[in-house]
Amino acid sequence: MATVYDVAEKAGVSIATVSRVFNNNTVSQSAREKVTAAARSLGYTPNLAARSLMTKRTDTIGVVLPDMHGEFFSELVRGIDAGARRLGLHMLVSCSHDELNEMAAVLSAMQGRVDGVIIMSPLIAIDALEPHIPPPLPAVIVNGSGGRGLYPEVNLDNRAGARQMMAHLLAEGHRDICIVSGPSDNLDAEQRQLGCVEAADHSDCRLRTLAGAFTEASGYAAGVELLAHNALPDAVFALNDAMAIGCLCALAERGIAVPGQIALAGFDDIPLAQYLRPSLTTVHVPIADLGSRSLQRLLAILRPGAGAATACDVLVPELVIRDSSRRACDSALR
Amino acid sequence: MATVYDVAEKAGVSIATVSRVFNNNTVSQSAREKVTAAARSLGYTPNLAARSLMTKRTDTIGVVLPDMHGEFFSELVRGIDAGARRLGLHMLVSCSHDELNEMAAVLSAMQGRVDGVIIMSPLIAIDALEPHIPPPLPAVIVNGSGGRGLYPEVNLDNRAGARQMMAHLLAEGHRDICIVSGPSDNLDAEQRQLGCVEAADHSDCRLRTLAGAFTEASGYAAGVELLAHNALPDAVFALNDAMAIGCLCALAERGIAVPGQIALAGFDDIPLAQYLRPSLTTVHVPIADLGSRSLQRLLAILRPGAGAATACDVLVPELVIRDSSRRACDSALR
DNA sequence: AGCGGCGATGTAAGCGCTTACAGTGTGCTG
DNA sequence: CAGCACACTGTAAGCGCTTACATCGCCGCT
Repeated sequence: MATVYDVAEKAGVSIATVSRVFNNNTVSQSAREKVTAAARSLGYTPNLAARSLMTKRTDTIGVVLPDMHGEFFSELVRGIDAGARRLGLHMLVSCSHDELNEMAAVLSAMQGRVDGVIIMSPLIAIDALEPHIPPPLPAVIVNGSGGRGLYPEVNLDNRAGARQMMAHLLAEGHRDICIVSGPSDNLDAEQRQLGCVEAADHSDCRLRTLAGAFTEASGYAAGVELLAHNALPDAVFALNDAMAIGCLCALAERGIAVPGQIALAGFDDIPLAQYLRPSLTTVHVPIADLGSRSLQRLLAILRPGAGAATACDVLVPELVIRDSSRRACDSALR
Repeated sequence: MATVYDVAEKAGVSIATVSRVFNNNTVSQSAREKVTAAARSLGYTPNLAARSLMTKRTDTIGVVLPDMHGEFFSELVRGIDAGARRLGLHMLVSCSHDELNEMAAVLSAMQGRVDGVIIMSPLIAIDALEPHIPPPLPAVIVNGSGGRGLYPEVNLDNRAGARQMMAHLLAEGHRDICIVSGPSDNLDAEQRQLGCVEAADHSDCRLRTLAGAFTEASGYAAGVELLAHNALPDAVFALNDAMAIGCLCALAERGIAVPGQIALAGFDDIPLAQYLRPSLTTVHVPIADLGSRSLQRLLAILRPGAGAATACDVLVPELVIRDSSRRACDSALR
């Protein structure tokens, strides 16, 4: 690998001039040209380790994710990446951390490799996590409700989303609603469930819960269990779309008409929700926005004054009403 | 930030000893303990930039991806990450590069930040890309058919997968088959289509093609177009599952029974393919394997002799027959 | 007692870069 | 024509680390 010395020698200048060329500092036009030519002919690229040893910057941000189901994960990363690339930042990604110790290990391994981190941890309570974030490391927490305020957070208002959906189901006349819950330790799931309970408490509605795990398979299992009972509910609200799909499958297998006999709703609005038969009523979660927003927050720490910090860091999801929850007579179905 | 000097002073040893403790070299038990204690009390973490300046290693591998649809992307990354973490490697991810220049820029920016890269580029022909990979950078190419052999490749045998599906459809008695193709510049799509054509050529089957773009929406559009013609085909083979879902939606809307009136097949076997009604016949693509396999290949370059290079770097997908392609009378459907 | 060998430690060089500081030449002004 | 500002360039220090090499005891051996 060529170094500044090689380039300097070939261009007939000093290493300082070479460095200056690559850092857009004041250099005469002729020197700049000589250096550029020499660098190209030698295939020179600045050694970034050496550079960040001097500058104390890495121009890299870390992204720490749990092991997630596809759609969500990739959308979030896409949202972050889009912003990062525009700013010339790199993205160090680490996933599959359901566990506190592993998370702490990842975080300390990122130390010195990144200028800051974006942490998403729906399974681990933030107040437990915070002590494990190395103090000098700027961090933003995505969708991890309720830290001690040590780190900025960007949250999705899961509760509001769930309440909206419940309001919709109630408005459609459903009074016996069954929730398919998420994993017990998942914060999103918890919030969504809370929203449901709140909404139900303010109504004359009966609310039951079936255990789920945010997977298609668990939704299917919940659907099967539902059918084992005598009395079907009016509506099923699966706390994410994957489970709604699994549940729909179970219902369809037994010939239960959706929404004819039973209404169904999901949460997330994954791309294909609208292509299901019946199309799935759900709550739209702007995942990529969550990513780009958290990057903005992080940048506000890293480059103070480079732009106002976003005022709002709670994103409110939006109800998307499709066929699966409509009153039976409303639309032409199959 | 504490440095080796701080730790050395506090522990009453030299910086070399401190360094040796952190690199598992020969150090007396007592010295090790003193250093560890001092390091902990100072919150010392080795500066990785300085380390890699000396060692010429970054313990990081780069992953360069196109802008992809969710499932595939995250699965691949998961496959890579799983292996990387076991080996103590980090993962620098960059996505959204449909374009050669941008890709070249990303690659050169990764130079010096990573020990090697895994490149996935279904849109860009590898022989066009190869000159843009900085020569000293070890690279493995995933699923980019036909480079000049400069870089190891890990490929998915898309052609074989498509042939298998065609054989299945023919065996089911379908003689008028319609393909919904992928984006015209996508190499996976190209290979899949090629497999179809090959299979059709060896049969008495009529093959038509409808343009698609690997998205649900394009599948839906293809379905609508299909219905605009008088003669429906016996079977529709969408070259990925997302399009199959879109197409299924269009068919269902018009009351066309699948597989009763028309058989349907996809490609990829995304998780929810089995939860559709009818469950979707498709070709299972082991995406995560593709990721971990490519990591293995890369490691074989980076740490020669650390383990035998995998013999085979072509993964053959597997036909998964479900309801959507069965003969109408075969199974109990709705 | 003296010596080779060995394990633990220290010293110092240097990885490739940025940047403070000093130096050089140019074109002004007084 | 001296002197000075100014734009450019070079010299050299040092970022925090690893590691070759030298050093130093210490053990067991002859």
